[in-house]
Amino acid sequence: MKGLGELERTVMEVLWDRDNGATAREVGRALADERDLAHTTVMTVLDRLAKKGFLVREREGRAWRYRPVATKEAYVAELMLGALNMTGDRDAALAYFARSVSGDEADLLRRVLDEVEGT
Amino acid sequence: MKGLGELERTVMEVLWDRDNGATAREVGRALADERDLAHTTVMTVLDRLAKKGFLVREREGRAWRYRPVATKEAYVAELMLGALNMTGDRDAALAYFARSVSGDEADLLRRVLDEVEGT
DNA sequence: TTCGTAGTACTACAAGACGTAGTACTACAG
DNA sequence: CTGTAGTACTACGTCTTGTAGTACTACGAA
Repeated sequence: MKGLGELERTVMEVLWDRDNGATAREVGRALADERDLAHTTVMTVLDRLAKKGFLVREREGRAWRYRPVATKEAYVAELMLGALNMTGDRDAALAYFARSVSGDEADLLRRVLDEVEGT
Repeated sequence: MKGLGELERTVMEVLWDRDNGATAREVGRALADERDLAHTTVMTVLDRLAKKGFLVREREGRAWRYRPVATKEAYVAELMLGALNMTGDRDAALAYFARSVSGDEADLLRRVLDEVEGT
């Protein structure tokens, strides 16, 4: 999918950090330390994120509660797959990537790959 | 790094497909079939790409010859790593990613990872 | 020497994405 | 009735990207 802007990502982080999504107000509160945003700004971002399909919202009293459609991991993985799809030669890129990760991460990859071997 | 635009990527593809880079004219020729671009448009894109660090250029007569700084695989891999860096929990994302690739690609990954095991 | 041609540098502009926010209106609690 | 919280809608500036024009230079051919 598409990459998000700075603020958009920041907002997504807040949502990903919670189990039950959040309302605009809650997101605003959560960001109050780092950024001084107007309430409407938060709402706008939330709204755009929902329109882009990253969030779903459901009524909660008069307010909307937004929650991520996908987990952060899924999102990141999808970005990675997107990059991979950009090339004609997925294998070459994948091989290059595999050689680029740290040793620990290579270990992790091996473990996970072994885990799903039979799938 | 940063993601490229549609045309920018198209131009990069042309460059990546050649061993010796290309001049603006050559890129224009190569794209003539698919796109009808003014020569200056090609030049502008090439220039921007160079300023962004994706290309280096060297004189060739009065013209410039542009060539990619990195291979396509390296670029794609870097995009993937960029996505990965975006998250606090690289491992989780990586694991998710590993589970997302096709079986064949998982095989490829295992092979490559084994290859570099002792590194 | 003077053109035509290829090439350059510089400038420009429109569209879309994002960050940012104001305004006007509604619903509910005292 | 009047805060207060919340919504929908609109707006604007900036940056990026696609696209290209203009003006100027260098060089080969007539």
